[in-house]
Amino acid sequence: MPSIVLVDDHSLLRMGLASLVESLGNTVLFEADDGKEFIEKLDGQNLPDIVLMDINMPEMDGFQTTQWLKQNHPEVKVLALSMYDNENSIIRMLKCGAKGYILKDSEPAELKAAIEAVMTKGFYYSDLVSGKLIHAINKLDDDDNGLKSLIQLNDRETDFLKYACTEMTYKEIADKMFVSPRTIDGYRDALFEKLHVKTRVGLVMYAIKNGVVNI
Amino acid sequence: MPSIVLVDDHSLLRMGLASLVESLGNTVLFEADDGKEFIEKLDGQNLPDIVLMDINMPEMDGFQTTQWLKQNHPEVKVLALSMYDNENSIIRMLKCGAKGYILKDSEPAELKAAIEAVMTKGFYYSDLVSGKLIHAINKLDDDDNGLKSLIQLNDRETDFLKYACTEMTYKEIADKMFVSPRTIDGYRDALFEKLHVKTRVGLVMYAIKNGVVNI
DNA sequence: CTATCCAACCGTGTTTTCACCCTTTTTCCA
DNA sequence: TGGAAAAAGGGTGAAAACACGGTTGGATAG
Repeated sequence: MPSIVLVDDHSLLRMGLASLVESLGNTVLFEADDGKEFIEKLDGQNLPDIVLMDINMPEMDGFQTTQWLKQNHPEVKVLALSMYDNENSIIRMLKCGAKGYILKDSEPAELKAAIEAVMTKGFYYSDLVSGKLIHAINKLDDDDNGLKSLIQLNDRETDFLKYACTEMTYKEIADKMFVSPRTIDGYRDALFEKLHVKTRVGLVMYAIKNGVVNI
Repeated sequence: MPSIVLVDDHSLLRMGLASLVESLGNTVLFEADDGKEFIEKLDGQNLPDIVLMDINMPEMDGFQTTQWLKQNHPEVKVLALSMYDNENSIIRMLKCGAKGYILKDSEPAELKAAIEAVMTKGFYYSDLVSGKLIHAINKLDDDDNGLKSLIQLNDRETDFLKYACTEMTYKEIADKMFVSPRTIDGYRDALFEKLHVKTRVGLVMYAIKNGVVNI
């Protein structure tokens, strides 16, 4: 009987998921609101088989938490749970060590299948995940620059991206971040390139789809 | 034993919610992905006591569906279920006839309380809802223009708002919508005023928070 | 030691966005 | 059916956003 831990900040979804997971014949060890609380509740003795991990969370997000698990308890398998099917989120999450990736609007049958697959085979790669991976591989050929196209933002860029989702002008953002407006220009241009967008609206849409800002 | 119907496009959340709702001692009559499917499944004979209704759905959203219920089956009580605590969504939903409004990240205890309140008193107004209502009332005084501050967009404005969430320039949007760029200017300025924003980023954030665009 | 990489910074010029104030056409209703 | 209100189109100028090419200073590796 697989033991499972749920990590998600939406408590109705989480508790509902708990009932569902139990009705599928699993044990729910405990639940947590975010990565921070999850790590606090982990006593190191009573480790679950699987963690159903949301990606977008307030305190410590799914990427960080999954990475922490990979380093500290690699035998615990993470099944990522997300609202969106961003190619980039999927790849980042798998890179962080997740064994599978399912959407919140998928069928319970898929959740069941994923749990069983992770328990028996150690992983669950749905058609969605495989498809996105194939697509990513093809893109690598296009860019012919190795694995570089995996998008990773540094702290300053992330901060800037958050500010870009407000009604501040770039000048105001520069003041907030204690840098020159020219530097902000640089951040913006770098992000335009990295994220393959052309305008500030593109930045905003990316930030939202990838949970950089909490709406 | 209250009979309940769930309407939400996220099927994991929905099914999980189903388990939870049943564990609270209620019957789940059926579930639906969106308003359209819900209406199709309603046979008119076997009406539920309560509908747990998501707001943002692809086919027919929570506002429309609630309004339809108010006209066709006013005895069925709607409990709105939303990701966000927008003042405007809350007020619109209540105006459409909802008897309560709870967030997806609230505790199961609140869901239980809401269901019980709706069954016994006929409504459930949480502190969140009351607070937002009070705030709205105060705003009415500020604007001293009756109930006008309830935001309603017409079709053209909604279309424009969707385009504003892309990387198109206003000129390109004008072409797409077969109007002059000046007219687009007009739509934009009207929305700036209605939505109390100053920039295109403000428009985008509003559109997303209110489910005008599906991300 | 020096080559080079990177982050921050700078200048200039173009395009887009936004503010403000205006005219014409359509709608609609008292 | 006259007239108010709403929708559409318009002009101008300032501000902001975007493109592009360049400089500086510090870290790091060969």
